Amino acid sequence: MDDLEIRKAGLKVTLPRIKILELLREHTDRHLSAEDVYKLLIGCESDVGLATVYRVLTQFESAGLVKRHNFEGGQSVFELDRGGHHDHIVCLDCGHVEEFIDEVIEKRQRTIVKEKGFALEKHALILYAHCSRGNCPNRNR
Amino acid sequence: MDDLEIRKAGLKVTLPRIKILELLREHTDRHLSAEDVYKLLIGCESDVGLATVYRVLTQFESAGLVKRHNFEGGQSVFELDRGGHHDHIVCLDCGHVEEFIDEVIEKRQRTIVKEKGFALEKHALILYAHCSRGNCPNRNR
DNA sequence: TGTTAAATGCGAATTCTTCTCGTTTGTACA
DNA sequence: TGTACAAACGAGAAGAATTCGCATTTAACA
Repeated sequence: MDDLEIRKAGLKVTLPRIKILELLREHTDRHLSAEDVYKLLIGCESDVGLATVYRVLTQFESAGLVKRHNFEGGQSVFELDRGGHHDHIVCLDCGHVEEFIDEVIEKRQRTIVKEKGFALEKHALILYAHCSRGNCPNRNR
Repeated sequence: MDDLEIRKAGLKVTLPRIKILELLREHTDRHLSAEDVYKLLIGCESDVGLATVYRVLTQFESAGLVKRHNFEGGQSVFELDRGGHHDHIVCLDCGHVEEFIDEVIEKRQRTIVKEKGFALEKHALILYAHCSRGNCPNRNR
């Protein structure tokens, strides 16, 4: 149940929070922007303000429930954090997101950083590509 | 000379453009935001407007003279494009930027994308780390 | 069920970036 | 070398994404 995760994060279990978590669970193929979440909420009775959406997403991020990514396009997008790091392939046409993790790349990164005398904190690897799904072409995100 | 590159890009050779190109040449250790460029220009007599800085940087980008990156922090940063792709290590403390290119990683990326049935267009790999330069700690960008 | 701190919604404020428009300035060509 | 004209400029308004401030509502827990 959603309640538990929110409670575990030390947050009150409120309708906006439950709804937002629910939405993120339903949309795993395409990461959602705050605006996206807001619009989806409007479309389903719940009357949640945009400021609340931003607030909740940011809190969820701090709590480790969601991850924020800065793909191209200026606005942040969010995805459920189901633990475990992964990188992304993003379709430039339809916004479809595919996850992947590659140990060869991960290892090389650590090596490179160490060689340069840095201490790796985190990384962002995004492959921008064109996917080949039937419903894709031109459905510009 | 700066003039040539600007001219070759099909742009008029104006003072703002010359100055901005000059600045980018002088700051290769740390990518500059439009704001950074604007402030540096103020600090050296030239009276260039912020709008012009954005305009010129965007034009330079289209012309292939500079590259725009979206590191963390919300604002775009720019670097001279000396041809040849590379990825970045960014110091979270001082903003220092180190470039690198790793063929192992490049190759793996192509393989992964192909396996998933995508056509790779471009990618962004940024390693966020802590550097160990003397003047670094806490000089929060 | 009442109290209280936390959360919400709204609109105003910020921040980064782009646009508009009247003025200035390279550039080509006489 | 002067002139005409499109291109470029500066300043401030406008726009997009995000955050803030505050009065009101609500979940939590006694």
